[in-house]
Amino acid sequence: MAKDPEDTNTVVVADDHAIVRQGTVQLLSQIEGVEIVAEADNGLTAIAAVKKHKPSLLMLDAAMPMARGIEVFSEARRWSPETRIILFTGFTSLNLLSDWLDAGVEGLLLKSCSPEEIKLACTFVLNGSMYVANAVQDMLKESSGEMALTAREREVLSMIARGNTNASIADRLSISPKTVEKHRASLMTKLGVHSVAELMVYALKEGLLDEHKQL
Amino acid sequence: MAKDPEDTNTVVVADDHAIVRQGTVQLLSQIEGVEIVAEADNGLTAIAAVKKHKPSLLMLDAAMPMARGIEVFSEARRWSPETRIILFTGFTSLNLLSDWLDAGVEGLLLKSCSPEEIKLACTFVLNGSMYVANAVQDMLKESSGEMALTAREREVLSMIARGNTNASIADRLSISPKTVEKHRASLMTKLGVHSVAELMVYALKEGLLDEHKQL
DNA sequence: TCACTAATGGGGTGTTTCCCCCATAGACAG
DNA sequence: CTGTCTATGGGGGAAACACCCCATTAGTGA
Repeated sequence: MAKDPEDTNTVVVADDHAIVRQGTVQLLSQIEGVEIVAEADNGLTAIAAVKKHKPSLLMLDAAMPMARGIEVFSEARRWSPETRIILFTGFTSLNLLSDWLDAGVEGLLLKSCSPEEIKLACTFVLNGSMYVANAVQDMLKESSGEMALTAREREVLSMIARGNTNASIADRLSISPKTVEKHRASLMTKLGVHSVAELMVYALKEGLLDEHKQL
Repeated sequence: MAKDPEDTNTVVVADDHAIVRQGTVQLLSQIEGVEIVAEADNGLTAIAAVKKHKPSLLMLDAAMPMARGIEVFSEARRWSPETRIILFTGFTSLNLLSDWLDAGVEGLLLKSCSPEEIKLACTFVLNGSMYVANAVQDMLKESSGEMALTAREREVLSMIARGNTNASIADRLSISPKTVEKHRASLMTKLGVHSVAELMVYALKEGLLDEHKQL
């Protein structure tokens, strides 16, 4: 829990874009009782800052050098479980956003949110509530229960993206090439495409590939 | 030309992220003689603002809704040729950046640039110089003269990404399937990949596809 | 002019994918 | 306990692709 219920709320702002940090810091400072105790411009310093300050709130950008957002997230949780975390991302892929919700962030904001909504979200989260940006809620409602790839399908997808053939994927997963073929077919059906090229375009846009996702 | 050489420099800030706009406005206001005359949160209002104010400087984000950066750029040039334009982007693909330089922007800044560099760049550009972020200059130096796809290759690449087969590409371009095959081979050789999947991953990351590029 | 490259076109061969058909075992929900 | 879903496996055939060889034309720059 945050140190003093109504007194000071300490905040760490992590974003690799100085201009965004500046805007965020300025904005959050307007909330009463908020004190920015540290800023971080990459994943590692973000983790270090959380470890050191154990802030009430971590304002976290998903895409940072040195350590990806998800790594910062789990390290922050580990070293400071009391710290509430708002993900503040410019990436609007539904898959990524639901992944973050599943991961258990207390807040989910888009870079395109209005300053008012950002302040509101911080207030909410600092008071123990959860806040998901309206835009995100709308997106989730719209396409709820569309596809949802299985774990195996994602695995195959990422190996396809690395240039593996069905045969070599089958080899590495120790399954039959026929099964790989089946997974590939399911992927294309689910995503509504008919070629590897389209498959990749869709997968990359939607952040379905671990290595490229802004998580 | 800007209205008064040493007097006031009018600036329009275009970025769909309110937090970035806020940070930018605050930063630029610190430069003496700078007056922010308008902000825009999408491409169309950006164009309208330039048309109306004919500012000394347009601070332009590449990725905006309604009209892409390149469209805003050309419209701005058309309606206010005197306006100097700084591209301020979070996208760091070399291909995109050189495209912008070719297009003729007066300044090229990354979102990750320090506030100091951003101020410096604005001052330079407002004084009639050109400014390219150090980070970008380094990137350009590093990989100067690497690949460079031909126009035809790009064309074929984008059709592959849309799911076209060699045959249908040949049809649309009115060339032989064999020639398409040759272009495809050249693409893969140049990009150092061996499958359509890798080709797409590379192409999308590098912004080689018109439809997906953040230009 | 000579060399280089882009763009065009082709032959041939083997690999890979795409799309049908089919089945079984386990898990989980109603 | 009876579906449904996931993951597994397979046959077969048509289409597409990858990779090797080759050549001609036009344009560019040394």
